[in-house]
Amino acid sequence: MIRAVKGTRDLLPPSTSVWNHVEAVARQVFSSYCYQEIRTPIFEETQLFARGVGEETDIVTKEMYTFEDRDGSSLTLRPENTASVIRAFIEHRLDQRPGVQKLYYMGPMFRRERPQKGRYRQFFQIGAEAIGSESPAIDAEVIEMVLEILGRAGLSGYQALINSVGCADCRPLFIARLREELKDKAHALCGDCQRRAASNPLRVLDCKVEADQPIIETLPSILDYLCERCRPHFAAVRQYLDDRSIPYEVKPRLVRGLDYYMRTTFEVVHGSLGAQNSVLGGGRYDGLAESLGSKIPSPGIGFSIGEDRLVMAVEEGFPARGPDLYVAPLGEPALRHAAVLARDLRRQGFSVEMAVEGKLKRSLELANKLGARFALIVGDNEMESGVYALKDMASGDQSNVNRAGITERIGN
RNA sequence: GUGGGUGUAGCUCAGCUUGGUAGAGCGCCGGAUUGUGGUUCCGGUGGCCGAGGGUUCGAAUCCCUCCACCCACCCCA
Repeated sequence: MIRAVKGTRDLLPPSTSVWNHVEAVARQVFSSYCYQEIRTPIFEETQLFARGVGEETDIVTKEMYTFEDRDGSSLTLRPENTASVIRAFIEHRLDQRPGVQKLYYMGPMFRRERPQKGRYRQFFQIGAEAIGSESPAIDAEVIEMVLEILGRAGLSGYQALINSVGCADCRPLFIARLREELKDKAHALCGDCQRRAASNPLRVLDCKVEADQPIIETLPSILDYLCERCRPHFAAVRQYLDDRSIPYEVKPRLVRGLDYYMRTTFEVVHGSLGAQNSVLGGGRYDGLAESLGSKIPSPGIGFSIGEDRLVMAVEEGFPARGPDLYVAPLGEPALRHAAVLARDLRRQGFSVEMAVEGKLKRSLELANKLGARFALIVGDNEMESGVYALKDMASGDQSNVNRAGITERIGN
């Protein structure tokens, strides 16, 4: 048997209705914030991600699906979409368009990791980028917007975490300080942290090992090292969030794994997701455009929702919806009559299923299993009189209604 | 890349310790009901027991190898 390849999966009904719901909500919210959709290619030149995401990141060093094209060029399935969006922004001179460029996207990304709960090799992200301003007001608006999506998608019980990771001026100073502290303290930490202390000291701050926490508490906070530009920026973001009464927690130890993040970073976590508890991550990336070859500075901020994870968290308790009406014709003449009737009702916007074979008993059985709200019986009597038997499947009540009566009853 | 867990019917699982050639519930199909679903009752469909090898008169069960899936680490959405 041929199966879906490791880390990929088929999304089947009824789950796909949840996916559609999440995507529809996102599009509505994006639209209300005047974000417009951008669709970039699924694969790009490998260099784009190597330079955009960061040569030393895990994504680039061990997780990319990279292959050689027939002409020898190196291509890569996108592991994330921000680099592509910035590439398109530069390529098409979107900086020449008026105002902040507000773009959103949704679609599959690819990373070759070991799959586990909430992690797949092909996974889906819904994201947005606001490019062209470094105003903290944009940061707050972006965070507000993404929380709006989560709420309207039906997610509750989540926690928003924010932080500032500084900029090219202040972060190096902090990292230097951190390295110094770790020289004395690293030996008491877990094995992973000892390794991180050398390779990526910021990661030590994010360690989840319980025994390490007392020591990690004593390490310096990046917030104490923010420079004269970053500190007021972060304060303003917080002020704007407070103005909106948006609940969040400042987590100075929140670090992100992609090189391009600077200043504001944020994340939303949810309890029902297993070890991969992050539903979305995002942040500011003011230097990214330049590092991808833009001659003009194009500061930006964006986020990406892990759609697989959001769907997982929202799916339970999502109501299954059956057809509005199940039409059960009795015999061939009735079927022809019922088919026209079904078409007209569908044109009116109702979801209508019609039995194309089988006895009445069987049809009602199916109407019940499919969760139809009403069943309509169309037989010789009904065709002759124009009065149909309409059955409320929940109560079992059956009434005789004419053609207009059908619309009226199922329309409520 | 590393560690742990699990593989038996479409699904959830029992059986494995103490080898004797497969079970339950749910689902699906049909009947009780010639134009009336849900509850109930009756019947039926359905599995080379993950794959290969070994031990044995005999293996779902014991041993070995492999594979797949899941969870976790790393890291991230």
